[in-house]
Amino acid sequence: MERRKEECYEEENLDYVSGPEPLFATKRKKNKGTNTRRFSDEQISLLESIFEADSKLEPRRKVQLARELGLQPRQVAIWFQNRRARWKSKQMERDLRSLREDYDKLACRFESLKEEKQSLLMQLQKLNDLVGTSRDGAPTEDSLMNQTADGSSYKDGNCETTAQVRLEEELERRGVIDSHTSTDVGGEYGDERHDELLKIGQLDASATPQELHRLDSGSILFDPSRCNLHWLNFWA
DNA sequence: TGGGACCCCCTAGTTACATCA
DNA sequence: GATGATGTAACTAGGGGGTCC
Repeated sequence: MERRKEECYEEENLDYVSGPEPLFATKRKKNKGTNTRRFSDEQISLLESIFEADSKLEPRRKVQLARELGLQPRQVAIWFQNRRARWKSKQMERDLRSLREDYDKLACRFESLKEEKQSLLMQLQKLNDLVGTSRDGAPTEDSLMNQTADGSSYKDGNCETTAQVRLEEELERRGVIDSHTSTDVGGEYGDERHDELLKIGQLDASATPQELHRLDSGSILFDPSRCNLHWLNFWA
């Protein structure tokens, strides 16, 4: 390690800060008895205004500023070093506060999504119960699927579309589904609905935000326009 | 052209002192 | 007046980049 001028001064127990125009005491022991003097308001004010414009000093500017302030260039350099350290410390506090706020918002959002998920699961359970109880007396989905409009039964399920409509009508009559959202009869999303429902079944209340986001980001589960009868068919 | 010496500057952490509640 | 907390000028250690020989 190279020896700096300051170290040479320190070995002689001299205050290297003291130059041709010493501001403070000229000679002193290292640290012990340091003549620590706060800079004046005018000095601080000028230093602050320059720091605001640029947190680092050109060597020439440093000498010029030191002359203006009646300080040693090293004092100006040290002030800027300390000022940068203070700024960084404050900045870290600000960043920490900002991150904490973001975290709180996310945690809040997570809780609300968790509640929404629970609510949806309860709705699903109700739908399942309704479909299940319809087997006791009321026409079941199977029976609806196997009946024609005039009451005769389908032997081989060839009239699937008609049966589908009738099932929708039956569920609509019970207030289970909204007819405006049950237009997708083609089975386009059948497989993915099934997958999504399987996912729902696998997730519990301890699901992580990432897991919820994975489901949500597909825009399938919570998209009302795609909430159709096939969605129910796979659950039943 | 590589390398050592020197200088200057930086950051991060520490020390000593002044100030204030 | 004593004392602990806080702010800050000055310091140390370690490292990087530039220049000179």
